[in-house]
Amino acid sequence: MNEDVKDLNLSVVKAFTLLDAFTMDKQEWGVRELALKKGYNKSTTYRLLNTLESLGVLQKNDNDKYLLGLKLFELGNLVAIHKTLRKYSRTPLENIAREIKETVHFGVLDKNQVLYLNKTESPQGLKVSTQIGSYQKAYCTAIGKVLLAFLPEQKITNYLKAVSLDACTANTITDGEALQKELQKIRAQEYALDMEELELGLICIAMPVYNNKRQVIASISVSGPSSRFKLENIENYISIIKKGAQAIEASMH
Amino acid sequence: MNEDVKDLNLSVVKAFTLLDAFTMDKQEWGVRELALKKGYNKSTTYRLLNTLESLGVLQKNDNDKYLLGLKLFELGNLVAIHKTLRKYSRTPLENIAREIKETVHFGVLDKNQVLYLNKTESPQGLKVSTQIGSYQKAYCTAIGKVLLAFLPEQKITNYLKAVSLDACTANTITDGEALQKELQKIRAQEYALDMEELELGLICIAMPVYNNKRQVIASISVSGPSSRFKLENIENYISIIKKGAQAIEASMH
DNA sequence: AAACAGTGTTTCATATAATGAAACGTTTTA
DNA sequence: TAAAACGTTTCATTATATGAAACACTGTTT
Repeated sequence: MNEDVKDLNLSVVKAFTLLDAFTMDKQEWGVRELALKKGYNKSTTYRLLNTLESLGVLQKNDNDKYLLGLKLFELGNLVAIHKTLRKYSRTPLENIAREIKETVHFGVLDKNQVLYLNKTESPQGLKVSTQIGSYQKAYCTAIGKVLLAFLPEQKITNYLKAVSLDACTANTITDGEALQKELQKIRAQEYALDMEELELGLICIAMPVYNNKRQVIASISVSGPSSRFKLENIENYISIIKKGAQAIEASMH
Repeated sequence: MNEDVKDLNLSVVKAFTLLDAFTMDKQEWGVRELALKKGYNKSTTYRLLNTLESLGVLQKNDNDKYLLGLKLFELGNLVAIHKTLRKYSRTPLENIAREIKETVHFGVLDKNQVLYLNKTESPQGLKVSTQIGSYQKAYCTAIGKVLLAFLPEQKITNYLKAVSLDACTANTITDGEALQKELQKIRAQEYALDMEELELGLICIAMPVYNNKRQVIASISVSGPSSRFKLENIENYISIIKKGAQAIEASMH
């Protein structure tokens, strides 16, 4: 909305603002409700949606409601950045999931958040389910803490300045200095734990993935309910995840 | 450009027209070259690209060139339609690829073309490689012919009216009546062959995937070089593909 | 060292094209 | 039957996208 007054094309901004309303939780929108939600005029909204539909960016449901269209699927699959990472992470993630039988995630840091690039879901009924392409807070997830830990010091400082460490549960680290200490520990042990810091009952363990210059470029995490996730298994989990990380690293060299 | 004069928002149309220039073959664009390519004014192009960048739809390279951005990755992963199909096709496709050791594709019909929703690549060096989310002609691919064959008769007629059957190789079926006969044969035998009709040296075999109303909603194909693809194996391939198709069907019920 | 060709970027007067209140035509609900 | 919801169209208004030209910068060529 209130951008840097950078001479942007307002129609295009509006169009993508409308698209942002389409989420996992609300996949369909009618003209009026979307106009109301975004505070745009009915006519404007109608014409923008109409335009987006004619481009294949949206498509109409049976109910005359709009849905995200296949043009976005097409464009999304062309996004070059991280594409290689996604491709090479697939098999290793599946191997980890097969051994540990919990949901495995693969992500990178983008705009101070964790961006999930890939996943393999646990075969069990009770499991974590995250949307590929979605973002999550970095400071209270195992995967995010790994990615933060191996950032250059200046960038960690910037992160702490930019982000407010809100509590998600009673376990969330909400103090900057405490987080710094935690990151230091993670660098030393080369893995991170999330002990119900994002969500009660949810425990994760994450490890870094390196490029050939030994920079951390991504992270793998395993997530499961606290009822199944016993601390005595951690050593075992670590060696399995490590193997997966190395497989990804090898395929990129 | 010359749409149905449907009162579209031209800026939005232009924005997506610019995005269409980003393909697998050309992933980066500068302002001037893109303006030239699309016939837009430099300033207009500059501002549109700028707008798209500020939205995360594009991002800048080191060279000041633009690349498709993560916003599109995010949106692409939210496209609901066919998402279920993609999810449930993954494991069966991998099983087929493991047994046959050739590239396996999974697609649907969209706008008179085959839309590739998923794939598993052959482990062998010489292999077919298709872009997920990309489109291909239906009439000269095995997967496309299966999808056409099980369309309602009226829709087949419409297809033949709308599409011109251009020859891709000497084997391409370019005659409407001949294609009708071919589709009839495919319906009877429940599989389609592409005997180098799209590309010389490339042979494919495809079979339908049904929903619980016994309508064909998607198709699986196996593609390989004619040097490896022997006709005496077809019976074997068919039973393997069939098993995969049934696995997908079962998981959707 | 100077001129040149290539970028991306900014300016500003102009006219095009997006805008929104209101009216319209359907369908769904009361 | 009325009312309320929806998507859609109209049309005068003015806000906003436009493009030629100038600008700033970079790397290359003379």
